[in-house]
Order: sequence, then structure tokens, then C-alpha cells
Amino acid sequence: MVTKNALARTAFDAIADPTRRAILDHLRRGEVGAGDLARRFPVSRPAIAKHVRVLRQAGLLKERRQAQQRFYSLNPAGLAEVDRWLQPYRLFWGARLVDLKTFVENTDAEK
Amino acid sequence: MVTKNALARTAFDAIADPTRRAILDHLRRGEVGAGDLARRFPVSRPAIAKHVRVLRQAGLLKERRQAQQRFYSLNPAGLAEVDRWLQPYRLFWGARLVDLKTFVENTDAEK
DNA sequence: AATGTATTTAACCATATGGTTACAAAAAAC
DNA sequence: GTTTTTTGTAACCATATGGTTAAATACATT
Repeated sequence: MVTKNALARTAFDAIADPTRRAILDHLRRGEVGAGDLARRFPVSRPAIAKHVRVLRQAGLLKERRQAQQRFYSLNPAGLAEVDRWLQPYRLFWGARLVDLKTFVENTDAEK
Repeated sequence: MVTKNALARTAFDAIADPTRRAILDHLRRGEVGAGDLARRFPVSRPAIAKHVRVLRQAGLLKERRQAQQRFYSLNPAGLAEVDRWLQPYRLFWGARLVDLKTFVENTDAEK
């Protein structure tokens, strides 16, 4: 097998792990310090640090530093990659999702 | 590390691999036989068979057998798991997606 | 029954992954 | 300037992953 570049992370890689999804889910509530974050999970702090790194490499997290502390928050654009990939599949399970903005604009134009 | 049940696959696991995403992308065009499918990718047939197994375990594929041949097609419901997880994140990147059916029903009700 | 055709499974290999504990780094506080 | 606080990195380990080639399975054809 050819050696893979461990730095090239996609959002798909990042969300494959349940702990990383849980980290993201938690960050929806807002910015969280590294210590607080690690305390919420039943694994060691280094394990969380590694997950955070993967999430950052995938562009899913923003980091803010203040003294020794580091605060993490969601990077809005990150998961859009997954959303875009998913788009054509929505047809298949009947999810009637549309862009509301476009819908409203078109509706207005027809008046 | 605790031994993980290799049979418990989620859609998140399944779509983490780029080859598996490519298989799904290809199946959007319709049902494809195992042989045809394998021929489209630059890896061996057994490799594709293993990817297909992962996709099936995640509930993303349907299988139809006819003689020795096996035909695979998308299982509509499979990716909805990912879509549901993604839902609350849409707020963050400003995707103005709504359920059209619900939108229309509510709009009608207000008349 | 023997052979051919289509496909998965088995066994194996190298690398990736996710966890741990021990160590390093960086800033604050004393 | 030493110590404490907060955090990441290094080294290591066991298991998972994705690939290969060889063998097994299942059905059709002769």
C-alpha cells in the first residue's frame, strides 16, 4: 500500500469517528476551552487533542488562543463539503429540500 | 483497545472512504452488476467486493441476485442518517434549506 | 458429471487509527 | 527564577483498514 499523507483530511474522514461527531455536536452550543471539552469525554486529554487536530485539519474547527488556553468553535463552512456531496442523493429518499431563498424569489417573480 | 464489532457499520464509516463514495456516486445512475462495477475502478475485484460489503452493512445498498450475478443499487434510506445528523449544522453555514412540503402546508393553513 | 463463468471469502501484508502514559512547551503566578 | 497551570507532542501498543493473490462457492452450460 502506498503511504498516505496523514495531513490530507476530509470532512468525511473527520465525521467518521463517533467521538469526533460528539465533539462537533457539543460545539454547536458555542465555543469551548480545550480542558472543558476533554473533561466531557471518557477518554484521556491527549486522545481529545488528537481528535481536535483531525477536526481542524478537515477545516471543521476554529481555534482561539488566550494565554495557555485554547478555545475551539465550529467552522461554519467545514461541513458544507459533506452537504454538497449529499445533495444529489436527497432525491432518492424523498427529502423535499429546496433553497428557500430561491423558492421565494421564484414565487414572487411569477406574480 | 477493546475489540470492535466489525459488523456494526454506520453510514458515516461507509462514506469515509473515497472509493466507496465513488461507488455510491456511480450507482446514482442506476443498478449496476458487480462485474461492471469492479471494472470501473483501478482496484481488484475483491477490493470492490469488500467495499460493497461495507456499504451493504451500512444499509446504503440493495442487492438483487440473478443466477450467479449480483446487481447493486442505492438504498434510498441509507444516507438519511447522515442527512439527519447534518441538519442542525446547516444553520451554521447559512444554508437556507427547509422542508418544502412543510413550508407549503403551513403557508396554506394561514390563508 | 465436468467445465466454465461470476462473484465472494480467506489468508496475508503494510499502513492507519485510536487509545494510552510520559514528556515538552508556553504562559501565569508566585 | 522557580513552580503551577494548561495544553499539545512523542513514543508506543493493539486493532482496524484497504489492498493483494489464491481458494471457495454458486449457478449455467456442455
